[in-house]
Amino acid sequence: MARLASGEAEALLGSFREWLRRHGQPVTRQRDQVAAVVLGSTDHLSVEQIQERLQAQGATVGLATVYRTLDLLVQSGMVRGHDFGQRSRRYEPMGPGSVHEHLICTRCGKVEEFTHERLERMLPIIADEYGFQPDRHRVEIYGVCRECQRRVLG
Amino acid sequence: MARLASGEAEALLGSFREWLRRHGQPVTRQRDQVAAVVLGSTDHLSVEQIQERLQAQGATVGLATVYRTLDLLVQSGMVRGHDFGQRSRRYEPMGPGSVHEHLICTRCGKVEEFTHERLERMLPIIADEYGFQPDRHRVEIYGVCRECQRRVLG
DNA sequence: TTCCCTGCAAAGCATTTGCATCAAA
DNA sequence: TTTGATGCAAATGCTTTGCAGGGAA
Repeated sequence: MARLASGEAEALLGSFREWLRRHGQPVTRQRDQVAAVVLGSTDHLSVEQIQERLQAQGATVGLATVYRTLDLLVQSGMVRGHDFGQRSRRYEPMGPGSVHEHLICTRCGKVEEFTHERLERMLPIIADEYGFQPDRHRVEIYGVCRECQRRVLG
Repeated sequence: MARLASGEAEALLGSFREWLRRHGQPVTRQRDQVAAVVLGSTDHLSVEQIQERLQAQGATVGLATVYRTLDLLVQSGMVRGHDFGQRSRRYEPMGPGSVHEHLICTRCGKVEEFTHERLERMLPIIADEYGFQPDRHRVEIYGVCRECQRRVLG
């Protein structure tokens, strides 16, 4: 249950509130609570996990509202959604400069992050070569994590 | 509705039959028909499209069997499944040496392929650096394709 | 009052599963 | 003949939607 430096999470939450106002959207208690959970975590949360964390802190937010708020967070560019081939979608905060990609263990489902500057530079260039105006990308490497490799050998 | 060189599609179909036999799986009419459609296309087909093409050629295959056969095709390594964030999963044949990645247009949904040797070399190396035993990967660039860029300007 | 966000329940949809039947080996 | 693949329909599970109720301006 990793967390961002609390200052950073606060800043992201502030940006989301600002984004809502700029788009004529009310800042409600529920939106604030959902955003706080997602923006304050460094995990890749499922909607189920988000609900659990909300309940754990005594917040009551309907499932539909969680989905609707996640849409807003994704639209605002502050949250990224992923489909790692598991049952449900995962969400993670995308603070400024938090560009990264993922390593997914096909044994235990663990998701690890990595950054690679050269890779990030290459992809937009490749898109250009094909006349594509790149917006975002996704790099996922599937395999067996260190721990699961040991488990098999052991 | 692009197609592989017919000889290549035939060869892939033959390999699938062989794979089935080697795994003690019967080669049925339905499996053959589904495999022929998927292995004979260069598009990224949805299950719906696969059904349509089967019907167009007078083949009757139940929906459940299409899904079950796709599982086998994926297990055999001859077909790759994708989730491009559209309603349903897409499937494409993976003949030997057909390593490639995807450019997805967020306006019109078009999926284009690209290959990049250096990129393919990099990813397993990155995985190694993190102790991951890489198996496969997925690189997707989302953006606006050439045609949709024109459409907006026009 | 007016607007529209929220929450509940119902609906949607792609995918999976149970089971009787039928075809492959 | 035996086995298990197939097809239909029902079930599943995540996500979305309809709509009445409620809070804010």
